[in-house]
Amino acid sequence: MDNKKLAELLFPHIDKTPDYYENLYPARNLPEGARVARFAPSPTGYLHIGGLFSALVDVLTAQTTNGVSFLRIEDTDKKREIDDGVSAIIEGFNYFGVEFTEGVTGYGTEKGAYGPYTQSKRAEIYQTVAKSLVEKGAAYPCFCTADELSELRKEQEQGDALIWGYFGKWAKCRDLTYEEIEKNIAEGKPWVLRLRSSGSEDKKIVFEDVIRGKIEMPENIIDEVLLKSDGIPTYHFAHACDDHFMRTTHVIRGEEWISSVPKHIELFRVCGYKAPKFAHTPQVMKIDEETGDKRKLSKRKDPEAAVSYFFEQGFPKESVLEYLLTLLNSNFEDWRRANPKESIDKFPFNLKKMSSSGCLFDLVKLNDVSKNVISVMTAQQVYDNVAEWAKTYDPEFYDIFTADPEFSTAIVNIDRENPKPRKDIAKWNEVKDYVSYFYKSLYQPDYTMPENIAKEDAAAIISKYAETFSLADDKDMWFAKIKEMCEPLGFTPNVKEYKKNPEAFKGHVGDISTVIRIALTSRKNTPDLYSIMQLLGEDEIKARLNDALSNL
RNA sequence: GGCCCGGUGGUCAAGCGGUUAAGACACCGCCCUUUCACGGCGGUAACACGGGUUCGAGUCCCGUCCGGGUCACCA
Repeated sequence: MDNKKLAELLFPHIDKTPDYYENLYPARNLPEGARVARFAPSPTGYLHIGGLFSALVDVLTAQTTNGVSFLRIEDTDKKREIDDGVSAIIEGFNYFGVEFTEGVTGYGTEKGAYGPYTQSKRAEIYQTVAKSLVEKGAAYPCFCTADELSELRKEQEQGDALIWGYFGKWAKCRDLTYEEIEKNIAEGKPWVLRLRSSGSEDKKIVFEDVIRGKIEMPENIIDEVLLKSDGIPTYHFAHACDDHFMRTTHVIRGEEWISSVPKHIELFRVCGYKAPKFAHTPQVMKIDEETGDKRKLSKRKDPEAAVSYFFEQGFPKESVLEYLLTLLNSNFEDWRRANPKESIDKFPFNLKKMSSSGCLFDLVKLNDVSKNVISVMTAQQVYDNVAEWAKTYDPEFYDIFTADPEFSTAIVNIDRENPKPRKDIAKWNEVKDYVSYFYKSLYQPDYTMPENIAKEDAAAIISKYAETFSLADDKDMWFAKIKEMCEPLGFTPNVKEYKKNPEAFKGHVGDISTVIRIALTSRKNTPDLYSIMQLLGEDEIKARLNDALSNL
């Protein structure tokens, strides 16, 4: 068969050769050891946590080697694509401050010299390569219909074939003559372009996965589809072309791709390209509530897989990023302890240190990480973050919280500047409840006292306190006065003494404080009461004490 | 089913032939303490199983089991 003639028949409109693109996209001029990595999602839905996880690996890999990371949109499946898929991905990355050095930056915009970075805009490149493959006899058109293919599949499943797919004797179109092809095309029959695989079932290919080490697999023997009937490439073919011409050095992707590596290696070889290094990352898993089994996080079933879940809950982006880093490289936590204030892109991320087993996404751990992150923020940062979050997710609270910024900032500043700041906020949606007793419109008095305190005693404590407290007192003075109240009321200022001999007293100074705390805030637990009172102000304190007295 | 990846406490994990098998989260106890947090100290808890190799195995090899992935004109 005259392959040249066939190529012309199949791709009459292609007048370039692959060499044209070799010159257009020259080898990158990067320092020794620099890595080029890419994140290549398809715009089929929102950005999810597994995607963020994976993208982080790309960005960090590039960053730590002075290399390049880019975002490529793989929109070759128009059936599954959703309208604002690209913006959803970009917005997700923007929220987390994840920045690629090249690639798609928004709807219809991009940066970098190796573009276009959207596969649907690269049709000519794929077709040029495809044409050259036909010329080499390495690819052929296939006219099998969907029905024929499923028929073939059925036969294989029922038979004792160990390998399924379009190959060997099953590959009906593999040896069509030029005349047959020409006739089919003249009749307008749709066709796909298939690889003429030269692999052999009993030969092995070996490759070195950067994360997992040596992996050995049987060679690919399937005549994989390269171009679909609409001329758009499949993932496999686009991957080979793009990662070659974009000069990717490290293909970092989820472990679900391991099984197609033989295909990819054959493709790179057939095209005459040097194969990149592969790094297959573990998948992020979760425990299925129903079955109790560990399974891959799914976009469809798990709302917390969507990155938007973290926006809504009000996890600071830094928290999510830090948590992901602990999953990525387990020495991250040590590094963080040694460098508490350092920005995370200073972290010496190491691809090789990645674990190869799938990890559970642990919201409890995220909470802990987040509390730490928030505890080192300034009051101003907390205020800004809460305001920003509330603006979209709790507008009613936004109005209340931002009505007096100074007041609100002071509230979140309580105990914040201590050497050991409180760690009681993990996400912004907790703040409303945390501060609610400061705002009249949110405050719902409830003076239920602990069972060990008699009503009369509570009343006595509150009225005595109302008489003696003064906002002008400093903290020591304030507390000294509370201690003075104890004995006349039958309590002891000394907790140890009480523990030694509980029968001798009605309670201790802690109980007195609790009564005052409840009268003032309707809560048994709060941050420093003295600071709270300073913010509440004299009038409000008096009003609340009176209210408590008459509603006990 | 074929092929592939994985399997150290409840979770994330160190470990690269010799360790009392780290650490973090969670949980429990104690201390500190006017509450709650914070902090400090301590505790419960693990090498999936069976065979080898070796003086010695969580570490190397084989098998079994379990979990995951993949076998599309989806990525």
